[in-house]
Amino acid sequence: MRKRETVRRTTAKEVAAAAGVSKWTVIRAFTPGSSITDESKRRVMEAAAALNYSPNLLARSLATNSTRQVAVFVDDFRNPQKLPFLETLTERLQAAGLVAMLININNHFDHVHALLHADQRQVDAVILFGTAFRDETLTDRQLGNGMPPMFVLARDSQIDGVPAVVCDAELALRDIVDHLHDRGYRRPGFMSGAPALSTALRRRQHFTDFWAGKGVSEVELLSAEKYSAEAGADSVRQYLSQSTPGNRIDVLMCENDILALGAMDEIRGGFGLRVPDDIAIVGFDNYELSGSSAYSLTTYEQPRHEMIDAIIGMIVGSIKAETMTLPGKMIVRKST
Amino acid sequence: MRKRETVRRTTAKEVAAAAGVSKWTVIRAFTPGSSITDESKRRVMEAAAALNYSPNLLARSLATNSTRQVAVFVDDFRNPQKLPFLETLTERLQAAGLVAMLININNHFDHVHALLHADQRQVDAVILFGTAFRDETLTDRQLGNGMPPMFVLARDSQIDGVPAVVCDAELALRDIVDHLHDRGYRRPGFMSGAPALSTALRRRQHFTDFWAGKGVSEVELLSAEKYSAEAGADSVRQYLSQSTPGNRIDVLMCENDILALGAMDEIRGGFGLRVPDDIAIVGFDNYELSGSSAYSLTTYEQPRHEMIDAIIGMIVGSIKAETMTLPGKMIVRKST
DNA sequence: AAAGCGTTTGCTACCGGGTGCAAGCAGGTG
DNA sequence: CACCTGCTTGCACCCGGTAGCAAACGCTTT
Repeated sequence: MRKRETVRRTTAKEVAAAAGVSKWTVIRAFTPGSSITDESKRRVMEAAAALNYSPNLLARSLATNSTRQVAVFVDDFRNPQKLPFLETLTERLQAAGLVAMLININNHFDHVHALLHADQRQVDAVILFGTAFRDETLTDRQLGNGMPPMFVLARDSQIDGVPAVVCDAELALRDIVDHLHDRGYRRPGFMSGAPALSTALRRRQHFTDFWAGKGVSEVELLSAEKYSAEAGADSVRQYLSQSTPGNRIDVLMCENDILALGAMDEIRGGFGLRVPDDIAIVGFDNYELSGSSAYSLTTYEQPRHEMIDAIIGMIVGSIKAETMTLPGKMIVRKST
Repeated sequence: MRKRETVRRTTAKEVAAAAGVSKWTVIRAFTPGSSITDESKRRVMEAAAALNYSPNLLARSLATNSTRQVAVFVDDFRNPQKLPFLETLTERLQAAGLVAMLININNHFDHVHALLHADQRQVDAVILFGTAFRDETLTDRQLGNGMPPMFVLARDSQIDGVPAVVCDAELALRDIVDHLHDRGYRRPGFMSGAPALSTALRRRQHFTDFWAGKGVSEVELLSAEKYSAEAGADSVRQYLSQSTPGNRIDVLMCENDILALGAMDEIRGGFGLRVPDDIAIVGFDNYELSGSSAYSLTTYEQPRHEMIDAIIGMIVGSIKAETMTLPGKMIVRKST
């Protein structure tokens, strides 16, 4: 790794010498609200501009014990939904004077590693962005001293003292089931991607509960290996090939849009069935392509901006840090 | 912003006190290859484990003048292709002991801002990941003292001393045009998204050049407002509605898959035409859904892993830092 | 037992800023 | 003109590590 020796930045001391003041006066010129005369400030700023000086945030972080860096853990880059979330998240963080450290959680770099690393880098907070972890793992870590405050985004948190910001799943599934019931569907199926995740379980549970509330007690459960279009296609293929036309579900809700798009492809391309006439489809997340005329998928949109504003509010302390559940909105299209 | 005062991390000095040695011995225990007896090391490690100590990377960075942080600039989160690139990039960076600082370049936070910020944070390098910038802007900055080394990923660089890693556009377009010509297409069109970008211009130029080489001098040029499915659809709608069936292009190459998918939707859904029978379509980037049976888009895949390994090699210095052009591969599907 | 040598350990100085206190300085007051 | 008050400025010390030198140590050699 190349060090940056060759291109040393100018320091406050150098600016001080140039401006004929002490380095503390230079620092005061760059610290809003500190006591300094306009004259001194002007001279410092002039010298600073001439020398191209700007404060070293590393040194500042060390001294103030605050880096204004936030680690963002992500583990499922297959879900295109991550991208708009990352966009909004980085934008809002930057607007709040923070910056995101993007950490990829994978087999070589698990949550414990990542958390330790983030801690060593003194981040001000950690956002677990929809990552799949076993709560126990992190609870142990939590007990160690000095871990940075953690927040869970777009997933439930069962960890004590770790708040989450999620889309209201109960409301969402109620809206969805109401809609499907209104449209006359009566033989529902639900495809989940990662049955071990509490968020997944919750969505499925609400789905079956609301159908039960409408007198439909049987919900066909499909499961995909992971969250990808192929996995969704595989799962639906398996179901369709071992069921008879007369006895099939008339609507399939998938845990997210990627599964739904894959499933829809397979239903149409692989089996020659029509959507929504033979089987209707519902997804979750309103991914960009879901609105295209090729799919026109009915789905549910998470309140992205509100969720992200909430989590940043918690981080900067303007919002009391406890789990928040925000309402999203239903997007009805031609697939139902 | 909450400071981390309440949860102070243990320091080397504290561990030293617990282990009955000086703080430098503690540091040596954590510095591979430094001279220390097994016995001292064992005692230090024991004390460190008991106190849950790990070195403060912030302090280390300040002292060594190397943060092992790499700023990654991204400006177009609409392109789903960014996601797999970000995945591979973060994974490889982490494997090399580096970490990514993700910076969103937008109207409120432009390249100059971002570069200044990255510099203040003392990053070891900056990766401009496919961002659209005017070369002049950065050249000016470049002249300021002490800027971190910059590298351009997936886009050309005209800036002096700033190497780029790109997919070989000439090779790609040659392969694509060869393929289309083989298939018998003779009336090609090209849809670009951002005509101001040199990368875009280059692809279009190669496309028309290779057709010219095959005796086809007329290439219809479409342009979309931006890189999105809707923009692709809009662009093709405009073209189709003002052209007569007999006189139309028989194949449309789009600058990337997102445009291609939007265009395909509009061609089929909006105009009732068949792909590839009426108009064939080619994209660029092999985005996940492009392979789905609904689209089955012929496209070209950039050598993502190789590109990222190359840029990281340049950053850590194992590869000589000069612009590299790597070959990708053609993915032929049913849309041609 | 003293000298010689390599390893281990401690120390000073330093990275580039921030904090809180005390000295310096101005202006207003009696 | 001395005195008080309040703002500005300088200073010692600190944040938690790293670098390089010098002292201390253990061991062999003569």
